[in-house]
Amino acid sequence: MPNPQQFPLELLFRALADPTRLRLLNLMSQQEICVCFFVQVLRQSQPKISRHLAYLRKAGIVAARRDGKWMHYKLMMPPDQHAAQVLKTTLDSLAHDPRMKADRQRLQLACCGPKSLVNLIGAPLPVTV
Amino acid sequence: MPNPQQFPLELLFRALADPTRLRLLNLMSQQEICVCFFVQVLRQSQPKISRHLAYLRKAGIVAARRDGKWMHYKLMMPPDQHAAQVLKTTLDSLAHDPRMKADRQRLQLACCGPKSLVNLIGAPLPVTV
DNA sequence: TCCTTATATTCGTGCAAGCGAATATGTGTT
DNA sequence: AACACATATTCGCTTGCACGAATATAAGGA
Repeated sequence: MPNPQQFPLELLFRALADPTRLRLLNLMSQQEICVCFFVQVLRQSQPKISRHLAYLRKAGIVAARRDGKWMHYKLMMPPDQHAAQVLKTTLDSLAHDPRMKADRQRLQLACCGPKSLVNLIGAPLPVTV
Repeated sequence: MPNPQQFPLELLFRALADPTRLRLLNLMSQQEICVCFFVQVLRQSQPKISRHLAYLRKAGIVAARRDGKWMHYKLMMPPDQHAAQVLKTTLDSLAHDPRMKADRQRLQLACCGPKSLVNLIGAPLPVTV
C-alpha cells in the first residue's frame, strides 16, 4: 500500500475551487513567499489574503513558517499520489494562464524592481524551492 | 494554441467538490448509465440525483441522452488538456477507493443480478464506452 | 384522453463560506 | 514599557448551494 489515502480528494477540490486561492498557489508554485508579497501582487486586502492562506493551510497543501515579523508560505505536496497529481496538473495549467503569468511578473517587480518592498521596507526575498 | 482554455479549472473543481457527484462520476467512468441505476445504487432520492446530474451537465463534464422515458448520462472529457487530466486523475483515484468499488459492485448487481431493474422493469442496460 | 412511469424543476430552509470592517496577536525597536 | 509593523482572527452580513418535500414535464400505454 504505497499510497496513503488519508487525503480525501473532495477537500482538495474545495480548496482549489476559489480564484484567489488559485492565484496564491500560482505565486507559490516555485518559491516560498512572504505574505506581504501576496498582498501587494494580488492587490487584495490583507485579511482576505490571510484567510485564504489559512484555508490552504488547514487543507494541508501549504506550510507556514514564521521568520520574525514575517510569515512565509510554501506549497506542500499531499502525500496521496492522486491528490499530488491533481495539484501538479493544476499548477501546470496555471503556468499557462495569462492572468497568472501577469501575477508572477508582478511578483518579480515586487521583489526585485526599483520600488520593491525589498528595497522599501526590507521585506524578505522569496526563496526558490 | 492546441489547448482551448475555455474551461476555467475553478468550475471543474466546484463540480468535483461534492461526494455525491464523485460517486456519480465513478459509476459513469466506464459506461453510459440510466438515471434509475444511479438512484438504486446510491440509495439517494431521485430529485437529489437529478439535481447533481444537472450540475455536472451544466459544468460540461457529462452529457445526457434521452431514450424514450429513460435518460442516460455519460462522461464527457473537457476539451482543455489540463481539465481532462484532472478528471482522469480523479477517476483513477476513485477506482482505488473502497467505497467507490462497492458502488460499482452494486451497479453490477443492479444491472445483471436476478432482482435487477433490467429484469423487473426492463430498464436499459449500461453501455460500455 | 387518462393513467402510469421516469425524470426534472421549484420552493423553502439551513448551513458553509466569502467579504469588509474592526480588532487581536505576535515580534522587533526605542 | 510603549510603540510600530506584519499578520491573524472575529463579527455581521450576504451569497451559493445542498437538501427534503412537493410539483411539473415528458414519454408510453390502455
